[in-house]
Amino acid sequence: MDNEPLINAIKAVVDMPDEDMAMLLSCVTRHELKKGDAVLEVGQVCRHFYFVDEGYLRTWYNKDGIVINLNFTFEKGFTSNLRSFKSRNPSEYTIEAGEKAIVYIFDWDKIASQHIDLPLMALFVRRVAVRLLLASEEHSELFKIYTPAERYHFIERNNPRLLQRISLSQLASYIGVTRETLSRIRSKN
Amino acid sequence: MDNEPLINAIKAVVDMPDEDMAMLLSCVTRHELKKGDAVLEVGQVCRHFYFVDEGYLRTWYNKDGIVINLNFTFEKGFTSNLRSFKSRNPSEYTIEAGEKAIVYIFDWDKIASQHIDLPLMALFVRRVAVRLLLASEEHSELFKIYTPAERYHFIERNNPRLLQRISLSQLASYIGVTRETLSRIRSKN
DNA sequence: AGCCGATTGTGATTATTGTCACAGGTGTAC
DNA sequence: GTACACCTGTGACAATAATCACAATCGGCT
Repeated sequence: MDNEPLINAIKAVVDMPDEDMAMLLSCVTRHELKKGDAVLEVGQVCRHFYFVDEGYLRTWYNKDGIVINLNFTFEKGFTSNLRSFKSRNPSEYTIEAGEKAIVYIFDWDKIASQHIDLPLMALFVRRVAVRLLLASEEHSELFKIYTPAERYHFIERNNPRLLQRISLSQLASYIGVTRETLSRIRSKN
Repeated sequence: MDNEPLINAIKAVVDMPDEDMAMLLSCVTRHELKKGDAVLEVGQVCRHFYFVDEGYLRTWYNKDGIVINLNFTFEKGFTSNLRSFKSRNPSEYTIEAGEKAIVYIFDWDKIASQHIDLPLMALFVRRVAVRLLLASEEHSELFKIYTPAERYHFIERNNPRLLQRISLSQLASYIGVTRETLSRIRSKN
């Protein structure tokens, strides 16, 4: 595998020796996705987590036929559906490529059954999980605390990459407004 | 300590032998709180997590002089500010007794420094943390997916205890509306 | 019971956001 | 280039929620 970015990202979470790294990598597969290809579909139980090497993954929810975006994960980021994984219930979300993408898929069950006795492996999995949950909590606080316009300006300041990479229409549901409202928020400079 | 409820709650998370339990309890202190007494104040770094034995804890945020309630934790529940704890940044939230309360405070640093080598202790801490984050995520989905009226009815069905214990005024900001709007939602039976 | 403060309900008005409709712009495939 | 699909901006109007004001109710407390 040509997987330098993956190895560096793993080491940034837990700096493990080559031996452990090799075992971890044996539970990972590389996938090239076209826009719209899903790594997790509604109704499936989530058994993996995902690392984005190129492109981005979009997590979305279908509410009465309307798409609501819950998350965008860009290069060097991890994502998953932890709730589905933990509860073993079917996912209510789809996770798919928002554009042409290269992702690495970690097989959680395989890691658990083969290597969870390795302390660094357990630590890695735990840290990724906590990161995902803290990131999710952060996004959710946008909704609990801020108005739509405040949410947009918060993203402008703290996550401008989103504005560069995601179309206004996609961003609107992530912020929790219609695309028209977001367009008007934006036009008031 | 007269701490049966505490011990039972711990065992419900991880059923540990008496030895481990004794070590864990050595990191816990019991506190009787009056309404309004805080266990975590804005500006402090969170170094504890809290178990509610009687009464309830309320987590709130001050936005331009307006109080926004983010969480209510009742009997047999755990709470904390995980973000502040993980990042070692000052808390933006206050956690205080919403009524006369008895809470047990877990000293996270003490557990980490003295007992984290015990697998069951590490497991306990991890499970509590994941529970808190999943609960927070669940609350946030209310905001991402539902309208104010739908949020109220969701709570009616899934968390009616809130409606019995929390005043309308306190509940309003938790649901993300003014107290007037919540009153009107409610009056439409 | 009667008082007092806190909480809740409700009307009138304003502000915000959603819905619908359509025009213009951009990029890609043929 | 042309056609077409997709995205963005904007106006008109409707729906929803916030704000302000005040009346009614509820809950301790003496």
